[in-house]
This record gives sequence, structure tokens and C-alpha cells, in this order.
Amino acid sequence: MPEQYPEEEQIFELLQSLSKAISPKFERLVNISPTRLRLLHELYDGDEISQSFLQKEVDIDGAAVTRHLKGLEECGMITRRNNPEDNRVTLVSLTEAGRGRIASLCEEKKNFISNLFSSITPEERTALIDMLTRMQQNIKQL
Amino acid sequence: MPEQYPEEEQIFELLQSLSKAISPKFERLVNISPTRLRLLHELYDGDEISQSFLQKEVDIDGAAVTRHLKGLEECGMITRRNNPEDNRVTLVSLTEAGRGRIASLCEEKKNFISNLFSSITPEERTALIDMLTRMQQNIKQL
DNA sequence: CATAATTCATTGACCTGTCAACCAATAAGG
DNA sequence: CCTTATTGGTTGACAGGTCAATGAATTATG
Repeated sequence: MPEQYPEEEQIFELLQSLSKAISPKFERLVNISPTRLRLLHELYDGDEISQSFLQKEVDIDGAAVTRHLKGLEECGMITRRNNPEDNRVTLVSLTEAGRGRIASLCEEKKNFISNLFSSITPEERTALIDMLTRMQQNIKQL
Repeated sequence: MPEQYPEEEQIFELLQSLSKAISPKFERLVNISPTRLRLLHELYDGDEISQSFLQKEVDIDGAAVTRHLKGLEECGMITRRNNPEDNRVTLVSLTEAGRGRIASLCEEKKNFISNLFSSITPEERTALIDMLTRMQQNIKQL
């Protein structure tokens, strides 16, 4: 049985180093952190959204959401107000300025991702989605 | 032209959420953080190693290395001493206790990784390495 | 209806990474 | 030599995530 693990470990390392490399590049080229853009993107389609909904969508801790939104509010990208029908929830929405900026940010993101996958063929992409999904399930079961 | 980006974006999201999911599971099951185990693993084969070498191998910031090693020292896993031939460098090595614990940690890691890739066939693994490597190159060129 | 349980958001403490500034020690060059 | 890089390590400040505790508002229940 010729060396079974090294290949696995190699993928493991690759995965880690790849995703470590992605964030800073993304932030430098798109001019916003991936997480913040995801938050904004959620706001883009819909109208007002509650923080708890945002949190579920973006899947980070509520504390992080609170802080990001505070920052985005200070930047004038979003506004927040209490839901009059339920004073626990705060509703978040894009400002006009925010809405204006998002289109170009998303464009940059598309370019970024295009470049990232530029050398991956369509068949490979399908296979990749498949594998990553299976790995995600494997992880979940641990 | 039917929707070119969604698939790319899906992979992008998958990658992020997968690697986000991996670390905490790893830490819970292997009982040490991936980074720390990588540091210890470097120490395992060789004898004494300088921090700067460790840093290059593990590829994280020197400040993080300093703090991890401080922690590992307090745990009694490693010792550090100045290199008498060059007083700038500090040489790191495993303690006996540390060396004793590593074998089982590495075993846990192997198990963890095995499970992670359990549903990925050998051919797929090869293809995956290939794709991830290309993506890494793409990133580098941005 | 009054009390108990749940939900939402916030805060504080911690972890692990980044970068920038710094000090000490060594190496290189005039 | 003496001065000027350069290198190795530490520290402080920041970013962005975690968890745990808290307070306020709402919902469920005896």
C-alpha cells in the first residue's frame, strides 16, 4: 500500500493555504472584505432585512454581524431602525449611497472570481462543486 | 449566454464555508489547532529549529509564531534557547512530553483527514489537487 | 393574567491572524 | 574599524471571528 496519506494531507494543506490567500487578495482588489460584501449583497435584492436573518444567511456569529453593521452604518452604506411590530428586531437597509456603490463592488467580485477560476474547465467546475459538497457533508457528520 | 457566474460563485462560497467549517471541527476532534499541530510537526522530524525557519514552513506571521510558541512553552510541549552561535536566533525543540503527545495527535489528524476525504475517489483526489494548485497560481498572479 | 421561556441584539473577553515599530545582534562596505 | 544595512524576535494596535453573559421584548404556559 503505497503512501496513502500524503495525498490527502496535500489537499488539506492546499485547501487551507488557498483560502488563506483568497481573503486578502479579495479585499485588496474588490476594496471590501468578503464578509461585508456578502452582507451588503443580501441587502441588495430585498428591502429591509432583520439582523438575525442576515446572520443566518451569512453564517457568522451575531456579534460579528453587529459590529460589521455598526461599521457599515458609520460608512453611510446602511441604515438601521427598530421594527415597530417587534421591538427586539432591528431592520437593516441600504442607503442610496450604499446601493450605488454595490453594483461596482459586485462587478469587481465577479472579475475576481472569474480570474480565480479562469483555468478551470466547466466539467471540472461541476466535479469540484460535487466534491466540495461531499466534503462539506463529511465534515458535518464529524 | 445562460448564467455564467452563479456556478463560480457557488464554488467560491463552498470553498469559504468549507474551510471555515474545518478548523473548529479539527480542533475539537484532534484537540489542538491546525496551526499548532503544524508547528509541532515541523519540530517532530528535525532537532532544534529556529523560529524564522518555523515561520517560513508554516507560513504565518512571525508575531503569531512567537505567541504560539509562548503558549506551547507554557504547556510544556517545547523549550526554547538562544543559539550561542548567533544570539539573534532562538532555537526551538520538543520536550520529551511534547514528543510523546505528538504521535497520537498526528494519528487523530490522519483520521480526521481520512474522514474528510472519505467519499472522494483517488482519481478525484488527483484532479482536486490539480485544480487547487491551478487556483493557487491564479491567485498568485492577481 | 403572571410567570417562565425564548428570541434578538449588544457587549466584553478571548483567540489567531495581520502590519508596523522597535531592539539587539550580526553582516557588509567604505 | 566604524557605520550602515539586514536579520530575528518581540511587542502593541488592529481586524474579524468565537463564546458567554446580559437586557429588553415577546411568546408560551400553568
